[in-house]
Amino acid sequence: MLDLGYVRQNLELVRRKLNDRGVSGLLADFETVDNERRKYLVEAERRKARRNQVSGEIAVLKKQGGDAASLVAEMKLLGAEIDDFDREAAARDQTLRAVLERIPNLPHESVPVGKSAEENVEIRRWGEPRQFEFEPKPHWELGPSLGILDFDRAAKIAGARFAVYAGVGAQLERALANFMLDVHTREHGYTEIFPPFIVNSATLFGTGQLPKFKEDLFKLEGSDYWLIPTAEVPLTNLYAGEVLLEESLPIKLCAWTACFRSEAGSYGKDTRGLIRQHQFQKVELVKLTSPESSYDELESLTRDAGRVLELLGLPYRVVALSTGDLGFSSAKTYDLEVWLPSSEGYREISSCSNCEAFQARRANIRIRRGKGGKTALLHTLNGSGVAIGRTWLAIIENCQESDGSVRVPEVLQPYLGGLQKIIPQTHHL
RNA sequence: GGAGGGAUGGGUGAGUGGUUGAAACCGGCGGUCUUGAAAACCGUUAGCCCCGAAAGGGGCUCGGGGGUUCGAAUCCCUCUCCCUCCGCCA
Repeated sequence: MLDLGYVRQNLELVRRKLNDRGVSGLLADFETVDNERRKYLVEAERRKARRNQVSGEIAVLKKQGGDAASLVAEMKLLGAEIDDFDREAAARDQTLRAVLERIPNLPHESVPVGKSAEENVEIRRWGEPRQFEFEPKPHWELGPSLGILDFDRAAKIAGARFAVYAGVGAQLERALANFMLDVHTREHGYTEIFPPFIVNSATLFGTGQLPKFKEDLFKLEGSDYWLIPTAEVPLTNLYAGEVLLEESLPIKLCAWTACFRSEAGSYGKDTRGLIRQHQFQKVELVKLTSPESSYDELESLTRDAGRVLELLGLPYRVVALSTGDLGFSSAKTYDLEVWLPSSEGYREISSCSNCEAFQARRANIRIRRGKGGKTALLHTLNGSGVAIGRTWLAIIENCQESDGSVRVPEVLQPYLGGLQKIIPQTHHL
């Protein structure tokens, strides 16, 4: 959420920046409503001041045994006026809030201006896509033929966009989770958290998923419980409503969770394989930082995520999202894209964002700064470190051999009991 | 699921209709003292919103929402969360 005062004072700048994001019209009657709101507020507050003053006089009068009847009568009338003005002001206030809550974050000045993902800018590459001396298979063929992945039975018990991992397939999923958590906690200094996978709507408001994107979420019937679409939601909101000491920053958290997304509106997109699922697992990185350091922290967070892919030997590139491709809460985002032979291209496997104070304002997360002890909003960042399902399939595809087996990256072997090669499984799947 | 008890500022915790935005203590900050520190003592210390160029003034906020009243931290309704006991349960 943007600051009301900031929007008021920088209306044209805000409009222009939103326009860069492809958003327009949201602030059409902002000025009118804002002025009306203040007009009614002033009228109400002037009368409240009078009422407070007279209430004191009534108290004194009564204590002295005097007659306050005429004053009480006057206050009764005044009270009715206050109600009227309060109602008018509140209506405008609600309108403004509704607008503010739905305005996306403003892009940072370093974000490339563009309409869509087409205008994202490649920042760097790591690794060389492998040249296959045979026709590589996509993971949705390799997985089932190895007996480690089953979409048909998943569809039977749940539906489309679900997967069942079996045997070494299930173990690989678990190995990746442990491996990634170990890298981030032991090498990068993140604190491991295991949060609830279910949160309430206030929490989803805090990180910006609500109220605008509820159709992307799964809601539990008859409750205010929602399945988390990413661990960013519980992790960032861990400190909602709190005032933290500035010395305690940066706070660096990581968590392995399942993530649940309705994927409404993605019909026909990535229907094959593991790329787009209703449930997937992810290790998430979240940082709470001072406003001054958040862009440095974004760089290191992006490197922390990339390190996972480098250790696994998976070629990837980093792209800076253009203004038109930015997520709702983000001021700047780097995507990590891993090389996938089945796509003959790079596909998103991590998204690292600096949300500046956008989420902190919604969730009311502050720090106490300096000696005077003034509070200020901190900055929040998040990034996948990284998506496990997509890593799973990237390994299957990139490390496949001509005989249909898959070479296990060295760093993962200790997590798989020393397994070096995945060969067709003989269990019942 | 049943019965009861709670929620107050950065923290602990007083306060049951009228100068209480809130005692006291702890913590923080500034100062006195000290070579320095500690101790002691003195002072200071909530957030948001509105008017104003500023100085300053005003409003709102005691878990959330609604109500009673001239006036609510205090009374009523409701929701949420926490605690205790009983029941059930991985």
